[in-house]
Amino acid sequence: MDHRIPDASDLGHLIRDARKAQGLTQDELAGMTGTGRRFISELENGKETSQLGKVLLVLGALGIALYALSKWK
Amino acid sequence: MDHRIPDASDLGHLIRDARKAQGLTQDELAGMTGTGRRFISELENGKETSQLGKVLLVLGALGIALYALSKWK
DNA sequence: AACAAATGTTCCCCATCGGTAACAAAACAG
DNA sequence: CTGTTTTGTTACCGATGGGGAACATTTGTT
Repeated sequence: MDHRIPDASDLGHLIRDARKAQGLTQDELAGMTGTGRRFISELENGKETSQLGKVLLVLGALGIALYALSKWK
Repeated sequence: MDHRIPDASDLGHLIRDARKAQGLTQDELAGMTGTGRRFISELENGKETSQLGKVLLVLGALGIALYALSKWK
């Protein structure tokens, strides 16, 4: 299924749902992505200042692909 | 058109292309999003540590919608 | 080639990210 | 209800994001 991501909290919810659907704890996801449990917790709660690269790492680890829809290219 | 965004540099290229297609300078885009020209420059060049919220602001200003494609929900 | 505009890059510097660890509060299982 | 697991939150702290401004470099125009 695909979800529009207008802001950080939408992404957070999506990540939380995907993680739970795969039976992972925040700790495990943090370990898989070389981040910390705190980062995952804050990300899932919609923190605006999470760093892009780490966010993409987490998405990748969860098998979530990101798409940009633009009229320009 | 839609583009897969596997990492920060892909997003950077996409943003640059969209900005140019709309005839905007980095300075103008920075102004529209309340960021700085330096932020835009680094973002377009694929900086991994750009902050999520500001990135989403820039995408919004350019009329680019983000979608997450997951098998889990 | 010459001038202008746009972008890249550096410096100064304050604010804050995020790792680890510890504790509190929730959510669950039996 | 009780013990356990998971998650939220805080403190500590080294590292760095990013704003503004100045300068260097590239790109574009004529």
